[in-house]
Amino acid sequence: MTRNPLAKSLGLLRWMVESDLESVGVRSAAKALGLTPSSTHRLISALVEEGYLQKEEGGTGRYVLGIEMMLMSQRAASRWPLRNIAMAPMRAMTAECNESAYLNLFDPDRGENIGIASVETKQEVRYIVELQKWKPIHVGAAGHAVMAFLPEDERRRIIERTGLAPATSRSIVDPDALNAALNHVRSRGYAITLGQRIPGAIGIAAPIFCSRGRALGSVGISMPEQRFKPDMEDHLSRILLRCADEINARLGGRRPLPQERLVAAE
Amino acid sequence: MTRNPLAKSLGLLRWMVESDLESVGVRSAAKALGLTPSSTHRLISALVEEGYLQKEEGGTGRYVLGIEMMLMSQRAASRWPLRNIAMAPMRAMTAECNESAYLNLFDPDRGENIGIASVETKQEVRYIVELQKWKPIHVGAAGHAVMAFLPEDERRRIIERTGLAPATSRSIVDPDALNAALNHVRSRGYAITLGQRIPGAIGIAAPIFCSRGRALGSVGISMPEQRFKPDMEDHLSRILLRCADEINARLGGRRPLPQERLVAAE
DNA sequence: AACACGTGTTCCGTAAATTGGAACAATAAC
DNA sequence: GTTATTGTTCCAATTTACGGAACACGTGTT
Repeated sequence: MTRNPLAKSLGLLRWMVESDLESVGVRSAAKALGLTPSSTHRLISALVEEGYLQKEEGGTGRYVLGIEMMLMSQRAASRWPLRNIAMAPMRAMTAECNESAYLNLFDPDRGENIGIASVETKQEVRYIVELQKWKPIHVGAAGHAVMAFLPEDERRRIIERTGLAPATSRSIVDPDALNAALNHVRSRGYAITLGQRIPGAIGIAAPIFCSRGRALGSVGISMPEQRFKPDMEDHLSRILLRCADEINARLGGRRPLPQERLVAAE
Repeated sequence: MTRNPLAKSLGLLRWMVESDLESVGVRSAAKALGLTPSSTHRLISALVEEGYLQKEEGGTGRYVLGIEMMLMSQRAASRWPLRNIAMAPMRAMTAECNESAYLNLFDPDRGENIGIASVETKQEVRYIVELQKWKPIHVGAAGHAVMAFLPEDERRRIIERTGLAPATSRSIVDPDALNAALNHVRSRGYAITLGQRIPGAIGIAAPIFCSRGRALGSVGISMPEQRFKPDMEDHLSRILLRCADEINARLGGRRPLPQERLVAAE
């Protein structure tokens, strides 16, 4: 195994953060990361030395996240502009339509979306947004809203990579049909899908852009199918686009012009 | 220069998080961290490869925090037990006495406190708590509350290391006087100081403990000297100790018995 | 236009840290 | 008592990072 120690140590930190364990042992961490116990022990010791990990209280040999990790994380999380900016408009949107709102971020390298924030409605039957989980963008409104504004080659690459594997019986599996749907999304400014990714769930989503007009992610509304009536689309899309516009304005983002050539990631 | 890529990369990340710069350049980061541009460039490239940094949008060669860093930070910050537990009792305390509350954490290695949370009163004249900044513990209530419950040798080491350098004219500079004051704090369960660290500020603080009875930090109240009357101490200390007790109870912490031998860090 | 300056980036021989297998000590399980 | 399993240490072979110098590119100045 010839990976650089940097990737290993950051992988270790990330694994400790993401696993739901209160504390971790050297050998279990080694097994989870595919490392040898001796290497893992040295990595952990180095991280303890820096204060990012510390020995668990009580004389067990196990380790927990340290004070430096907590301080850095708190600061980094609070300085995340997108999330801070998006929360207020999302709360306003949920207050207005009484349905759950969510914010997804697109990672060009993975070609996938990840949920980073949500505001849930208080209705008893509601769509629960799964955060911190990577999701394909070729199915569902949150993905289509982003995919419709990607350059041609990126769109094609995602179609090839996923093979348009369906998530439900309603997922679009034909490339031409998907491209037609995406072009419609692009001209309209938002995507709406019915049970394409999760059976029984309606999704409406609009993209968030950076200053160069690239889609960074999307905000959306999701609700159970029973509560949705076709004549609601007009109202929902209006408040959704207002929410997206506000986020874009405060983020310095810009919706690309219809004929504008879409720009690649970087 | 000791060769330690792990420390360097984490130092780079921390520096990027803590500096208030939107984006950083290779050479400026190198200068700030005392590294050569080539090393810094290699470090940054490796972090970009892992997704913890990314190139800034717009073709400038500069770098910003990446999506992996944001996701990990958000998750790590949200599962910090102490901060989450402490916020509610602190808000209740501020609501009751109408003065600012703060939470400090003690780092045994540094021998210093750092503010990690605060609830500010809405009064026009108020004590503003400086967060994310290391502060000595030999002056001020927040420090005394912790120092009073440290083992004898740790207490002595801090006295030696700081030399009891005064922060104001009211700081205690005599070791015997400090030890007497700390023993009083320990028997009473809370510390109260008048302008020892910041002129014109009154501080009252009580320690937070881990399950082994070690002081992890302290909660406190701070207010301008003009507003404080000696007969308020009784009321303030009661609500402060109730707040600390609640945090300790929910954290699983335990106040050591008076004759109990205090336990070392780690 | 020509120049000087700063930037990010690449190259490469040298020097030093990482690696992983094995063995050790201490604890927990049976 | 015995058996796993844990954290930890050791060491030579390997792999990596190091940093000075040079490159390519853009910007502002002369």
